[in-house]
Amino acid sequence: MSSSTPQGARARARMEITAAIKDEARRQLAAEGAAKLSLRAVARQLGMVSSALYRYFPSRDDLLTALIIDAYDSLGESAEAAHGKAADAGPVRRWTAVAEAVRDWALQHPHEYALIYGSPVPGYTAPDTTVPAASRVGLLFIGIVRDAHHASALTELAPLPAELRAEAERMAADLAPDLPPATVAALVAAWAELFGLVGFELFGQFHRVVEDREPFFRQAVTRLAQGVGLG
Amino acid sequence: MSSSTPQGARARARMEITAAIKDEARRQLAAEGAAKLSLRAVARQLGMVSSALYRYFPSRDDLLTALIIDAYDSLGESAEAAHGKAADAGPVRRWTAVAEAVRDWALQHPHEYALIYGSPVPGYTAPDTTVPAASRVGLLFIGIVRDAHHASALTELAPLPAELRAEAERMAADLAPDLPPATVAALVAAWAELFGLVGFELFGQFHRVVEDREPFFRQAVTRLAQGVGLG
DNA sequence: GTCTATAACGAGATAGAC
DNA sequence: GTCTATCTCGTTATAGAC
Repeated sequence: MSSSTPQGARARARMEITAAIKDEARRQLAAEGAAKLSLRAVARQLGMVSSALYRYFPSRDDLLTALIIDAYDSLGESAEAAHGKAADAGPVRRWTAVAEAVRDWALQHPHEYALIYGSPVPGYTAPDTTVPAASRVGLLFIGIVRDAHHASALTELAPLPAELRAEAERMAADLAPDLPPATVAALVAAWAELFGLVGFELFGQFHRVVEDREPFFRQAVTRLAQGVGLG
Repeated sequence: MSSSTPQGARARARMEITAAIKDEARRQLAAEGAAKLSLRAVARQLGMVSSALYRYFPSRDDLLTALIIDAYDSLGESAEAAHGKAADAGPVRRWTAVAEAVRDWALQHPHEYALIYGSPVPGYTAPDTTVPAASRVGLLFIGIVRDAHHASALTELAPLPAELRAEAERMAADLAPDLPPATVAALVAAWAELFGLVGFELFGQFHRVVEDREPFFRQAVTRLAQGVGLG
């Protein structure tokens, strides 16, 4: 507390070590998977002793949570950047720009993708602090559809079956009160379906089924956009 | 070879022990995840010694492969049974029957679902022997669309973009030469998208987003069916 | 031939004493 | 923070029971 420089240096050192821990943890994620992520191994690789890590992350689960939030944020940032570049284009172009950014990010960060959209890690449940980062891609899609709606560029969807009406209205009230419930329901479905396409490619289900995946993906997400009433 | 009974008894014992090993392995799968599946722990739980397991599975990976094939077959059987019950119905009804069977099976077997459709197990790559079992659900969908096509009950889809034409023709030649390439491409996409819906529900992405999931899913898969030209 | 048990390897994780 | 003793793991070689 005597001068500001040591404090700043201290804070910077803390951030640097925190970053080094997460980098090493991501390396282990790629090599062994999230289930085997071990604070001890991270510490060993960094030349630290395991107990020292607890000053940065109070538990293995907290480290996992930080990695998950980082992954969602990295994906969200990529998607937002791609969306920004297409901001002046039509809604379908904006939609596919975000979708392709998601796919590109997933192909470049397969292990982090597996961490956030793959099988849950046994014994770990994500806290609510992951929600804002996890929502970023979805919010982009909502924004695109909302803009189209306010520009009267949205195709009206078929009326909802009675059994879904209440739930669709609840979802709309929660996510986008200015959009028709049928549109919101279709949007949430398209959101999940997009990650089905990405996951199948990444996790090997398209092996020997889809070879030329980029045009296949582009066409599929274009049709997803049409399914929610765009274009 | 002296009499048939001892041979039958031996074979039966072998099958029973094989089944017991897989059952115990599935229990571990649920508790610890596929990455931590351990031959020794399985043997211990069964009161055997670890080396004895090698009479039944030549390696840990072979045990994993057996579990994967079993899971695909269990899912495929459920889907085929549901499809059989809807055999007389229209194509959309048959489609949703299969899709709902997939979802039901996934909800009842979450860990086996994670094994086959979740993140890949680090250090393991599935051999080609898993392909037939893995194809069963897809083949059902192809059959449904093919029947609709031959009954002239298929809506024609929009023409394919030029960049996708060659790949769609290749996929069609591989999977269903009697179907239009655009339909095959849409079918493969819908197949992946279906598992996106199921995976999002199972892996927690719908947490606080979709609450009443059954009607939501039904509506979504109905729209997937329409997307490939059914109904 | 078919199976199980013992023992061991090399590697890695872990708990506790210091 | 370090060291050590003791665990785990997959896998193999070998010996013997049925």
